[in-house]
Amino acid sequence: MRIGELAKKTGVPTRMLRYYEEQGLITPHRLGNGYREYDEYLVDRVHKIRGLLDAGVPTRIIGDMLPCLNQGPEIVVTDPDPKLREMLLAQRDKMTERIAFLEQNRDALTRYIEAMDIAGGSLPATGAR
DNA sequence: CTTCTGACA
DNA sequence: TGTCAGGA
Repeated sequence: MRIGELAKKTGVPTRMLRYYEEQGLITPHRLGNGYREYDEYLVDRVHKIRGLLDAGVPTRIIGDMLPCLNQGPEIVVTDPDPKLREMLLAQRDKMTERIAFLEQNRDALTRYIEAMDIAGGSLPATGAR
């Protein structure tokens, strides 16, 4: 499939798909006319990349993890790189911190919403919002 | 009409 | 990341 279809199937803008390619996260082959041609398995890969990216994992590290992400559900590592292990460990800790931070803000929103509900039910049709 | 590369109010 | 240019 070409970039447009992949973008539609993954929800990732073509702009980003080309960017991921620059970062070496995906390597589609080219058609005779120079158009990028993506294999079906890349759909899943893009989803995984987005997941890590949204989780705050830098593209650099995602690139190092790629060989692991490529496989199916079972993650098999042939050459355990100690340095990569360190990075992933640090990355996981950052993720944990991020989760705690998000929980705080979620609770803050919850309290704010409750305060709104207590103040007044449905908003009248005035210009207030 | 779709994609490509490069660039930045 | 969006978006525009200028070509194919």
